[in-house]
Amino acid sequence: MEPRATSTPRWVWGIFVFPMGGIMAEANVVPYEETKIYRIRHSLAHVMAQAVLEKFPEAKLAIGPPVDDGFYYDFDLPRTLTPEDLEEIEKRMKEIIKGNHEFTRKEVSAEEARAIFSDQPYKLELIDGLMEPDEFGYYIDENGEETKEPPTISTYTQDTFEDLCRGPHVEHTGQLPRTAFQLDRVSGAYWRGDESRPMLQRIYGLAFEDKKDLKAYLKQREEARQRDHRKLGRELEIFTFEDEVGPGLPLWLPNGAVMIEEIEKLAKDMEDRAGYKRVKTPHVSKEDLFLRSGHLPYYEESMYPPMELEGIRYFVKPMNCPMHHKIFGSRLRSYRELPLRLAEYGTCYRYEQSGELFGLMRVRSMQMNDAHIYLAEDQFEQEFMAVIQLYLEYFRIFDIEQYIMRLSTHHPRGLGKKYVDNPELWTKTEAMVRKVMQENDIPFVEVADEAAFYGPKIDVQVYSAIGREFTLATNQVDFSQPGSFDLTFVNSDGVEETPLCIHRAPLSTHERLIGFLIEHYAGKFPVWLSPVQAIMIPITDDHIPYALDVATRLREAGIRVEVDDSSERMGKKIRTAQKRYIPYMLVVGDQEKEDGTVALRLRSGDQRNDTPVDDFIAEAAAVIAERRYE
RNA sequence: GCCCACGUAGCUCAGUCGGUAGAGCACACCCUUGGUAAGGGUGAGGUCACGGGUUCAAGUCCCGUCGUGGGCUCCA
Repeated sequence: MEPRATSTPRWVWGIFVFPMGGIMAEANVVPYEETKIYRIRHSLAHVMAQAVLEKFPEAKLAIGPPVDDGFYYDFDLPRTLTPEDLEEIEKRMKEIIKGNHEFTRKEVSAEEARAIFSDQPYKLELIDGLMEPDEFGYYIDENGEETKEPPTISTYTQDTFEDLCRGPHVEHTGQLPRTAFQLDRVSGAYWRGDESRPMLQRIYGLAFEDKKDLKAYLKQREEARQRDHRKLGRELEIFTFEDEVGPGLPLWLPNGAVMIEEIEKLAKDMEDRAGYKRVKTPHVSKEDLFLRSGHLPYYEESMYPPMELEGIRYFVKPMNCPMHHKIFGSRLRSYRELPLRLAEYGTCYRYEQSGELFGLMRVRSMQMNDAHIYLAEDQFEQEFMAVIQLYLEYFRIFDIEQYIMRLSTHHPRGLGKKYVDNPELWTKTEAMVRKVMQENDIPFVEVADEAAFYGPKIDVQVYSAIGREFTLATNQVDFSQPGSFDLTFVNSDGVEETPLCIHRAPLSTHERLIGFLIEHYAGKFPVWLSPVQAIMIPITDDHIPYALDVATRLREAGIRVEVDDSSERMGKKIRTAQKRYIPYMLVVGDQEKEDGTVALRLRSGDQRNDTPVDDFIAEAAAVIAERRYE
């Protein structure tokens, strides 16, 4: 088997997760907050803040927590930081560390804290958050996290620097590794993550327990960049972006189109077996549809603006659901038809903010592996699980082992804004999903304030090569739209009932899935998904006719094959094919021509000479048909 | 959208103090007909992202626009 994306365990939201039987599970280990590396990173953030404050005495400090690979601290500074500033700050940090300054903790009252930080407006705001719960009963701690318990206010001091902080820290700066950290980059970040608040400057530092861990991390990061789908996508001619077309609007090249077609074939196979029916719907519709669906009130900022013709406003669809709802409602439905599963690879358009675009992973035009399942409430558990099982089957096919299922719930503060205003149904449907997941032993993490506007969902979170987190697949409950669309079915008592709806997209969008797969397989796709599956490499021009002959037989067997008839020598042809990660290289010369064989070279470098053409075809066809990874 | 950085040939990148552009790969043609990761030669290819400005002179300095990237916000 070829090497693929490494499956290293990692910290996510304070829990330690790792691949286990295809599912990320919570390990029985100490929480991040209690580890040595957490204290080191947290303490380094304080040391950095001291260095920054010495350099800019008028600096206003925000927050500075540890993260996955180090720490950051946000500052309001009189001017923009330069790379030279970072070097200087890092140098000063090393001096501070050498001083062996003790970290001392002090519990203080709110009044004392306000006095200590009287010239630090952000700290004063944090103290307010620690003291007084908001309207929903949450206190906000100094890392911006919500908590129900009123926290104890404490400060930590090292050398000349005192910071509002609950800790923990190392005992003294001498315990900080001077050679295992480095300031990494500076970026902008809104105060409190709120785009209406001031933009601060965030300095990120990398930090590990010792130097070799830092070096290993930097090396791994460099290797990850080699796997970046934006780089490989260009080199392997899968997609392109063109300025005149527009940002976030990918053009699929022939190789990418092959992959799309193979994925759709897979989806169709799976959905046929799972009882889905395929539908097709238009890309645009009248405004009325999206008013009724709730997209215009809740989602308009992500939609392309309307176009008006003959006094009627039309929108390009950001989701397929309203169209599918209209199909459900196009005639009277019986309970005998449920669950009714309508599937479509629908093309949607979302006006994502320009800064949010990211290669293929975040685009403005997308083809979704969408389906809407209409069902009675008592069918919910079974159907929701069937969808989860479908996900797991897909992940098995794609060798996806590193992911997290996330139950995304609403937050009371978003009711009537981000979320449909019906607290009872939120609570009820969230409990339903939680119960299904627990009863079926599917590990998940629960995160508030991440739901869709119409209901809770299970999101499957994955990571791009450079470590950015994305929702790949999603399985959503909708308790709102069926009612808005007056969707009903006649139950066994002859009474009309409103169905529930499940929105599901296990294969995400073509864009995000292929972007992810490029990185996941590092360009070495399974044979069935490879744009070119085999390449004929004639040793001299004399062997081209035989190569063409073999290619024809492969093509008749459904294998995508090319013939390299360039005037290069064989070594060069192999090198070129190797760089394209073509699974099968078939070298043919006098020997093979005479025997009716090929010299088979795999992209792993494995070599199988004298393979009869029929044997190769039989084997390759089986690998392709079974979608095996070889 | 916001903060910061970047934009030179299809790709990866040089280009000094401001003096009107270079390499490798890829591509085309010719020679070479070779047994498992780069054969040789010749050639074509650039309004230095776009638009202004400063200057005798701008790839180089300044401003704006567009695009890309690192983040923030947001998300399939």
